[in-house]
Amino acid sequence: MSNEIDKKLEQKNIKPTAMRELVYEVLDKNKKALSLYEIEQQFENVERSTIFRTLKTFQDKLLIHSVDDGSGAVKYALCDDDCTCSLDDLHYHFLCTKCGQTHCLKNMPIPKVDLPEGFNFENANFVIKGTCPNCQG
Amino acid sequence: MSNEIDKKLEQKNIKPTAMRELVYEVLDKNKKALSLYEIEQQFENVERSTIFRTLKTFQDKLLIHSVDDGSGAVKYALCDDDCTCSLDDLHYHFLCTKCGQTHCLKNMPIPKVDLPEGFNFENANFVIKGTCPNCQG
DNA sequence: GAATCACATGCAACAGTATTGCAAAGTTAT
DNA sequence: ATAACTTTGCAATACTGTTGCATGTGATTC
Ligand SMILES: [Mn+2]
Ligand SMILES: [Mn+2]
Ligand SMILES: [Zn+2]
Ligand SMILES: [Zn+2]
Repeated sequence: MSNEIDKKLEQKNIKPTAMRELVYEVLDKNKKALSLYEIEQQFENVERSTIFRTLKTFQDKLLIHSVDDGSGAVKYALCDDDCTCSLDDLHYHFLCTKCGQTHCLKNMPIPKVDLPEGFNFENANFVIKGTCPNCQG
Repeated sequence: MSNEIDKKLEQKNIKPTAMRELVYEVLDKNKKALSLYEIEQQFENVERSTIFRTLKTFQDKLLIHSVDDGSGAVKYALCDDDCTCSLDDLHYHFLCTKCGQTHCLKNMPIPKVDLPEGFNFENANFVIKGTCPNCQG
């Protein structure tokens, strides 16, 4: 049926199941990062823990990445096809303080940062807050 | 008694109380950002909610700022004397993945970022993760 | 095809952090 | 001293994330 989606899942070594197809679909059609709760809301009767574990699988297999935008809930977004979740794939994220939506700014890679002596860079989470295009007065 | 501390509090229009002096002292002597729980641990019998409200007051009065470093708990650190918690005072933060300590990199102001059309910069939270000077193998 | 196995799901319970209502205690003003 | 206001302590709750365990489902082996 949803052969497109199954292909995406299998590309990342994820066995396609009904649940996984559904969660993938939600992440794909919303073009922003979504929290566990927000994903749950888009279904009628789907178990939170199942979605949770689905997201965990997706993240382990590098199909999605997560952002902690400071809103209280971690949000998840699809990676690009060629993403390996390495340092080169890190990008800015934007949290709109009006509508609460979180956007991946995938074309804005985060820059190298010169740290003080003794600090070693491994990873980064750069979140910018403000108003998004939909919320301009 | 702790006239030094009282002065700091009064400078920011915070009425000095015993609790507030104690919480200030903990934040001052630890040179890093601390979570509510970490602060609580440094006392014998102090109410979490009281510390919580103390931190809220401190933050409202611009005596401290908070960092969401993705560790699960928000952390708090003293501002510099001349800090007004405006854009110019924003700085990078560093979370050590080994010891879990969070450092203010106060001499590293976060740069202006060119956002795509329609996005409006209001605030930012830039967290770098890695190993800190104390944890180098 | 039946037995076996690995994995996925559903349900319920729990953990960690943050937050609030309310009454008691303390402080300041009249 | 009384009243008004603020701070604190205690208990309860909300919210997000996480896990144990039983059940279901589909693939594999015999
Ligand atoms: Mn992203
Ligand atoms: Mn800081
Ligand atoms: Zn918005
Ligand atoms: Zn460290």
